[in-house]
Amino acid sequence: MTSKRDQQTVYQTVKRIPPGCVATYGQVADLSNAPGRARWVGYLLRQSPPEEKLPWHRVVNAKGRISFPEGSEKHTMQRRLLEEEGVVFTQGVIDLKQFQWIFSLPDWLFGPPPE
DNA sequence: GGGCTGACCTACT
DNA sequence: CAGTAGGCCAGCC
Repeated sequence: MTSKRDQQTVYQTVKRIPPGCVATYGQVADLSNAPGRARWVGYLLRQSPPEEKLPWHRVVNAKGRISFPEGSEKHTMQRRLLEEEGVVFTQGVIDLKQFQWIFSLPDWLFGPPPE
């Protein structure tokens, strides 16, 4: 299903990713109570209006790689934004072991307000 | 309704 | 570890 509420849930999840961390598309889909819809998450981020102010750059694919072709405008921008937050790229790949966001209830409850 | 596309994922070579 | 194949699901002709 594709209700507006589902979209908002995904947006909220992305907003909950703390700076200096990354999450995978599948992970976002999972946390948004939408398992198996990783591609749909990607679609939403592509469609997301700037006024939502989503930290879309903190979302990468399961291999820890940016999902844009290397050398493209978007790729370069995303990488720069992440590096500014302290995320380190080694051979163009993020070490998910080190930087992947681990969901925790305290973060969810006491983290920065999503709206 | 049918067929193609994609900011994906997993498993298997 | 790199490359491939198949599966997946929502959107858009």
